[in-house]
Amino acid sequence: MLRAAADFLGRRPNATQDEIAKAVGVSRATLHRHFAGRGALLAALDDLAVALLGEAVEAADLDEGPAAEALRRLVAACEPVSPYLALLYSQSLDLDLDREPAAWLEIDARIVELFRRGRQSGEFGPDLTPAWLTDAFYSLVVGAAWSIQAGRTASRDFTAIVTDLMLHGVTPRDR
Amino acid sequence: MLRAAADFLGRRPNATQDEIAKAVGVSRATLHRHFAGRGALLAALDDLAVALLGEAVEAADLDEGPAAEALRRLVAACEPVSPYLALLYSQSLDLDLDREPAAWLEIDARIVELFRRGRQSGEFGPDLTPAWLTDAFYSLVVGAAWSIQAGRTASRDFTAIVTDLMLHGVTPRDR
DNA sequence: ACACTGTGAGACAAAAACGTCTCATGCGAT
DNA sequence: ATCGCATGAGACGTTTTTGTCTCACAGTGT
Repeated sequence: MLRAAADFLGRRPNATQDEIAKAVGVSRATLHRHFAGRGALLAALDDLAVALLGEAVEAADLDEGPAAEALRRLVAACEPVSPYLALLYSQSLDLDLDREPAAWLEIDARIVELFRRGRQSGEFGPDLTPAWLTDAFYSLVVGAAWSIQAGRTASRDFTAIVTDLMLHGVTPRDR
Repeated sequence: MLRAAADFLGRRPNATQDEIAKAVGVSRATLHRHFAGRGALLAALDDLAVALLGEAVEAADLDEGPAAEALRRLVAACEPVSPYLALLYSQSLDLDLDREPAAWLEIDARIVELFRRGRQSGEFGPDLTPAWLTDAFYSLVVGAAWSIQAGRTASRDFTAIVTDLMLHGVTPRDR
């Protein structure tokens, strides 16, 4: 139920409870029986989004092996939770980093650290900051989810398109 | 007035008319005098967003010179309108491409064409589709605007960070 | 057959947001 | 000094959305 709600709200941030209920496939009364109000629903979605993102980050073993491989694992792990990331984005791009839940800041810090260690080891270049790369990562994951949902990209390509773009950009690699 | 409204709504898609009016620096009554209702305000913002994006695309001369240089010009031209792009994104990621205004489809087609000609000329690799690269471009422009607004990135770096990431990714280039 | 649980539908009250209106104020032009 | 215009503030009506409640129904377990 929360998955369907996240999918829908990620695309329709202003949806009413009635619209969300229809999208999820239950009545508004039933939605209310499960979540004590719109605020409770949104809080549950946020919590789930952060929890699932945390699990994805954990599963990706960001500290292991080459940074490029870790990034690829991270992108793959984030594919199933990309609707939740889109939800986090669409509900409020007005993030106040000082007021975010600790779990989110922990996730963010670990991804920043991945880019930092890649840069330090020389695998990644010195020109782009870890903070920007982390934000770019979020943007591309959400953008890829959107592109797939819009039918402009095949869903099987998710991991490759995000990882290849982040690693190499559009310029062809020498072979 | 519309600029401030777009800035605010890009970050707070659910904002009320009262909140928008405060953010813009006028009273709700005055907002109403300028725009006949919430629907009219949102329509005006959408129209302005598409118009400004169209001007940016026009100014970038996407058909001239190397595709990489055209991309750099495009990113630079889009910096001032990135809040509007963020607004288009946040108001409805539920885009129905068949129902978009012709102006938007024209803009989208021209950016897709830039990536297509870059791929065809060999400047850009064959692995990433022009459609995905166009969506990635939108995502990174919005993500960069957000990163800057959040204070995680310096605003003077906007063009460089988006362009460098799209062209080369994080992998260091041989010098 | 009966009891229990969860649900949908719809009615209704409450709250939130929107739209409209009036009045006072400030500013600029004459 | 006066006039016209735009605005803010706040009141008030309207609409939308939310929250609550009741009743009927279906499914499941005993």
